Amino acid sequence: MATPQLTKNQSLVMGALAHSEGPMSAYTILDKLRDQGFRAPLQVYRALDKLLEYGLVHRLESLNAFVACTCPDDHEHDRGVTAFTICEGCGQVTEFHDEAIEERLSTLVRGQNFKTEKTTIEIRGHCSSCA
Amino acid sequence: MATPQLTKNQSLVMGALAHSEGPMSAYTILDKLRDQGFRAPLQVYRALDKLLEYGLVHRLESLNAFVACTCPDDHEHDRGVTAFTICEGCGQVTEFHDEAIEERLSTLVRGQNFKTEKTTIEIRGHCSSCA
DNA sequence: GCAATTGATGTAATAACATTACATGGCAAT
DNA sequence: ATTGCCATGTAATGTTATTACATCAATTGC
Repeated sequence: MATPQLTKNQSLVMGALAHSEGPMSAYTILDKLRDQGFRAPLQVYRALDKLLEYGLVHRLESLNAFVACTCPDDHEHDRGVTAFTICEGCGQVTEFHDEAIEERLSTLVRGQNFKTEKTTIEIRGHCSSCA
Repeated sequence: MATPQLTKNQSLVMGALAHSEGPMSAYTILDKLRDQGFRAPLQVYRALDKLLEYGLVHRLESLNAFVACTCPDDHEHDRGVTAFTICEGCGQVTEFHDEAIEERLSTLVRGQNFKTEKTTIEIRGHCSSCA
């Protein structure tokens, strides 16, 4: 699916995430956008739902937080599995992709006759600066 | 670390999870244990913290829920990465381990000079029965 | 024996994250 | 102009997790 033009709220949330150093919770985003007229969590969650759907944003399950996708290229075709390292020290999040892992997981779940819809890979630890 | 004798609350929580079909949220566990004297979430969370530490229980980040570990053998030595398939249809959770993925992830994060402490792999989708 | 320490527990309150329900407004297609 | 669709606004509520503080029991060292 081609990414459609973002609505006002979607653009504001996308902008907040894109300019952020690291991940933000929905409520942190809400606070950042109070000055632009945001009043309720739902405004943020609705925008996030769409941005997730378009692949412009990722949800970090282990943090209950969201980050802008850092893929340089287009988000339109399926990017396969996305994985993250998350530093407990500085909060830095690094997104990466790997075909080998993708294929290995694919093989393993096929053995269960399991049909994958979404894969979460999150590695918590310490980055080189915070070791 | 050897698993110590479980306390009363830890045993009750462990029992609830072990006898459950699938994952349970902390509050669901609380409700199950009201008759045994549980009154507050903290009683559950404290027990879960210890059970997670001992490796007897896993936390499913994408569900905010907990499952008993299904490894048949001892939990005492490091089991490496644990991964799960989670069926959206029936809620069934299957735990699995794979050395190849472990090694590949290890290689990838070493390239970032990242020191892994905990790895989360959760695959949401549909199991063979619910496809 | 007995203070000091440690770890488990109990209770209440609150914080943090997410959704449901319902009403409104804009805009395109017919 | 009516209909349908989608984005939005607002309030209330539901769900998950933590902080703060008090108590109790077992152990250790003196």
